[in-house]
Amino acid sequence: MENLGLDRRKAIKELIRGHKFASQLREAINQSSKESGVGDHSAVTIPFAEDLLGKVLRSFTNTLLILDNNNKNYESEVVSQLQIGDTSSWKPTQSEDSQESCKSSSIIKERRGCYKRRRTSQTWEKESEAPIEDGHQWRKYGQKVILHAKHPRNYYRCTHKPDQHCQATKQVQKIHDDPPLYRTTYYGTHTCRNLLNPEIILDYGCGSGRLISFDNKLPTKQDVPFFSSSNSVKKECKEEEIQDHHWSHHQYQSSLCHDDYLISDELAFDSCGHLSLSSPLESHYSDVISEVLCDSVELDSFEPFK
DNA sequence: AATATTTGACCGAG
DNA sequence: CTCGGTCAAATATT
Repeated sequence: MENLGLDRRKAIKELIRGHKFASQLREAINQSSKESGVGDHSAVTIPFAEDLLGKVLRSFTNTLLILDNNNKNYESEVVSQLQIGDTSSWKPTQSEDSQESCKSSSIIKERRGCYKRRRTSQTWEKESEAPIEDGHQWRKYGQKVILHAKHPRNYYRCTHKPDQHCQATKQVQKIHDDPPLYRTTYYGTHTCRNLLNPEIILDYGCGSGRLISFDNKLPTKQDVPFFSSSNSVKKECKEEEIQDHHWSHHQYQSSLCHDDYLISDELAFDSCGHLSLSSPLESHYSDVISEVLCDSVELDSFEPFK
């Protein structure tokens, strides 16, 4: 047990180093992208490199989280050294104003609950050649044929809406299919705090698996889009398959490349690409991390055009 | 069994 | 009325 803890600590240290290097590389790329012109090759190279870097960083971070989850001893050490960058290519769209009014007067809503429109503080839009695997768990709750649109629009809400009252929703719609193109629009931000889902089993070879859980919630049977994010990718693909009957080779490849997990792409960081995790609350390390990684990053205060 | 998806009805806005 | 977002019963999946 003691050795295991030591080894883990070493591993964590190493990961922190790697994470730091990746961050530095990332910053270097940022610099060069600022200095170089607009129309040159960097327009292609940089995004690609950034994407890769983002994945590297996320991978590091995820591993750190996992390794450190049951190891509160070094938490301040880890936290203080962690810096997370992001290669988010999210572009903010209009921030729709809320309209939560729900006909206060007595209406007959006998049959169903009140259909309040979501007060969505933030809206994010992203287009991709494959349905986005963003690390969150989504539950489909509707599908609509949209006027003048070739493909139906799919509606998803956060799986943790019932238990955690998470208000995040998203809409996914295929908007083109020669080169397949999907538009995903996110509404609201996640307030749920278990991106690290309660079912990640870390088998250290000692027979019994370990559970990473932020809330001791019992594992459920649902798939966890974490290391095997292909799970939910597959799910999201499946529905398109049903609707459109052609999940092209290209799409499939893309989905295989979607190794993003855990840390949502909707993380918005400042222009320097940094978000310091240096507030080691003594209480719950994992809570702190999940907050930072997941929903915190106050999208509300995010200024895209700084 | 619990959980997720499908799908038509329902609702509010315009 | 139409349109699109949501609900929820039926159905499928695990």
